[in-house]
Amino acid sequence: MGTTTSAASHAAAPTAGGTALADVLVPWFRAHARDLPWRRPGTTPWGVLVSEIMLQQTPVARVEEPWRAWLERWPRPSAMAAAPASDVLRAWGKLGYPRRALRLHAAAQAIATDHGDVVPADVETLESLPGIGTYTARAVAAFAHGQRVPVVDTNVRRVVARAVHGAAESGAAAARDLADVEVLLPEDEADAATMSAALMELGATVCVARGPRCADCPVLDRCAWQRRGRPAWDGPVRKAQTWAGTDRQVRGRLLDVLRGAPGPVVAEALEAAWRTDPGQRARCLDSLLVDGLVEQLADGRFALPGEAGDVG
DNA sequence: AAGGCGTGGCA
DNA sequence: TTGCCAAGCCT
Repeated sequence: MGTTTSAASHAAAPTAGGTALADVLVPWFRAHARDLPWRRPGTTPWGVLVSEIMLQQTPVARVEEPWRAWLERWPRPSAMAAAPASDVLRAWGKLGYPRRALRLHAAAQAIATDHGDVVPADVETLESLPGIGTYTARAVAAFAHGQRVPVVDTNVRRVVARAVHGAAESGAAAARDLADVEVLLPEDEADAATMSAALMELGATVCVARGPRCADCPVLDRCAWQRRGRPAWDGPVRKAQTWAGTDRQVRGRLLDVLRGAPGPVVAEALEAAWRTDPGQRARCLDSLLVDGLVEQLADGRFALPGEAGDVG
């Protein structure tokens, strides 16, 4: 049984023949964590929530500037709730997946009206808000409110797949993932949140998807994948996402026209955005209307939601 | 429960 | 160049 002199002396049971993963990763994180703006002292739970939404499927480097601008413009949920959705979508710019912006706007309205303008700390309550799922709810609970809950994203699943299960990749997300990570968390609340951040950081900077930098890994000597000789992934290969000519590309073009315009636009302006296939263009415009990302006015023109002052 | 949903950087 | 990928969510 390995006793330890680290701060995480009440960590989860050590693995056979060594200290717990947290005893290594928590100090490693304190020494090597990137200085990201939403990690700085004084970041509010609202700031953490905004960062988590922006970071969904989006690289850190692209999020830093928009995040700063958003928190300055809308420092509290009620501030964003008071803005029209069109302002939020324009501020979202080209971050991608604009439904995230729409859902964040709706979440801000729910927080402002139902939760006293305070970002909830309870995982279940967080998960009830639009755009907040399994990962984001726990990330906010842990990083904004210091709770001891497993935070499992793609980085954490990859680190656990390798270090614990000895597999090159993690495969599809499973219900088991939360329990897998929970047992790795130290008992201490603050240390547990740091451990979650450390697992994510390790996956983002060292134990990366392609070309892992094992020589720099703080847990190399206890990595099951390493121990097994780093076998190649033998599970199902994930399908490559297509792009050129897809509805996603067309929707992006249409929305880009509306973001760039000062107000409502005529139908011809949208037709010019995609002449390749008028049928596809019409179908995509319809799907944007269904999603609430676009509105059609009584005069036939199209606009971002709330732009004409008909909402909120 | 697979598949749809933006965008841009990098190897 | 082209394919892969980056702190998911929703249906």
